[in-house]
Amino acid sequence: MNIRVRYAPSPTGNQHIGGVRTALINYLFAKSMGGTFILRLEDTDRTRYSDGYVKNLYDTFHWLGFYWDEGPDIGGPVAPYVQSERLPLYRQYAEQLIAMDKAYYCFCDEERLGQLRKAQDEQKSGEQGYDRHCRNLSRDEVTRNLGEGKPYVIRLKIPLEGTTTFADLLLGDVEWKNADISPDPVLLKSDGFPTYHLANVVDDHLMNITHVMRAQEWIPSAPLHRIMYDAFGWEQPLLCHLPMVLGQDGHKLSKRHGATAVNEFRKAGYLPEALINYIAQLGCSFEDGRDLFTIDEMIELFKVEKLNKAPAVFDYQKLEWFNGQYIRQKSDAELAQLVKPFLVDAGIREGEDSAADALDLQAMPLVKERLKVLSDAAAMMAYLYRKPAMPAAAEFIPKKRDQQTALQMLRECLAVAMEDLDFSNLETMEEAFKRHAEQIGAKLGDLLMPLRVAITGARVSPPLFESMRILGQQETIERIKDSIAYLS
RNA sequence: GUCCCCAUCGUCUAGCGGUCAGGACAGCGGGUUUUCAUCCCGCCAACAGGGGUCCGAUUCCCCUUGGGGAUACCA
Repeated sequence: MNIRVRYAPSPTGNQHIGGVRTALINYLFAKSMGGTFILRLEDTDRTRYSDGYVKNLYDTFHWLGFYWDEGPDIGGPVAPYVQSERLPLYRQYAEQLIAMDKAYYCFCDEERLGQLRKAQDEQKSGEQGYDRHCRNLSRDEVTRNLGEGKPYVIRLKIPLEGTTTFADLLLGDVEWKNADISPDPVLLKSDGFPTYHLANVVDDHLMNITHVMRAQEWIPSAPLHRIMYDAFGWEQPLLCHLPMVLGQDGHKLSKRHGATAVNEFRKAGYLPEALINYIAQLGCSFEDGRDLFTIDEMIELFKVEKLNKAPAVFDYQKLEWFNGQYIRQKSDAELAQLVKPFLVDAGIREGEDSAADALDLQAMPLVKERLKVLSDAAAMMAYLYRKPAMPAAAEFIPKKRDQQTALQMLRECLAVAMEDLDFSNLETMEEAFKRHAEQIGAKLGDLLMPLRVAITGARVSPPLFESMRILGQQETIERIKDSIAYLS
């Protein structure tokens, strides 16, 4: 069997962790089985739709680096892949259901529905959902209403009794009492657009989708879809409900937990490899004893049986760790390229500047193992581009010493820096300072802390001697002199 | 409220009847070191509870509890 799976997002928001996780699992499953991964745009909600979200979708996946085999932008054998371009289809199938007495016209307006809901809320234990008011309208009444041009929706007739069962790859068979299924959900809205329920069933069938992998929040609509497949006489794709992704508080991951949109992580300086690697392991495991996987390795190792049923909490700290791992795997040249836009954004350098490119390349070894996210580079590297602002005098003072000592140490450092030192040679530079510390009977740390602050503007910084090598002798001397003047 | 799904360290997870319950992140302690970080070593830390089944349950079944999800002309 040729496996065909789809990711079917609705362009009503930016791509977020949960959606991308679903897409990734679908992708891994398809590729591990030699199957096809399809993108379908479910743009049937016209009130929340925006072009910007479609653009965000494409941007996000280009950036992430895994892509669909068929989709709106690249076409495919069952095009179109955008639901708004398939409109006549849905009406046709909705009407077919009516003809089969599996669906019906409903003329209830929002006002009546609103009152109904309100009444239900008040009498807490009572019925929930639509009261099936129009389910048994006479044929005449329907014809009259239609003739008058009354707005209507088409609703699915859920059987009042009996049960419906669907098969889930992960959960096994799940049985529902029909009485517990959402009472007669809308299939075709009054604006002529289908709801998710109708469109997803029609398209999954027409697009020959074999497996539907989606989050567990969709479980309650599975039996309802099953009823439609049965009505049409179609085979239902095999379902696989994925565990949900939760925030630290145990609720569905959302904005209030922090960044959730992929572009936010991108802007914060996360690497796609890290995001993909981390996200894939939410509710899924690959192999014991290893944490880092390329996407190809994940394809190789992916097994449905290794999916988890329980929801997973999204851990920002662990993602950060993955990011650090991938940053450290980069070559200096690669990392310099990655960091560049963040430096430009921070106003530290221009985009077109070969001298700056060279400086960045030199600086990468100093920051590589210190970066958690790429955006950290801006604050970390600023002192290499320009003299840092003078920190408070106290910053210069080594532990358990005073300002006089700091000043003295700086003078000693200045003397060393002004010697005939080879600033391109780390070892001799380091040796010179060590020797000098011994000569004057000072602790190396006491000698170097004021120097570090003079050079980098902070007590915590990238390596000192490497920094001085990049800055050069003249700049080093200037910064020491400035600090001496400042402290005097 | 009702229905459905779920349940191993704080978090992500390994485990598919017999294990000192393993790994990773975080935390803590130590080492390397001119700061920070990286790296290395160590420590802390879990089978929700109660019944069964079985010679033997983390593992299989049931109940309780807990958590989550769904109850829209949103997906």
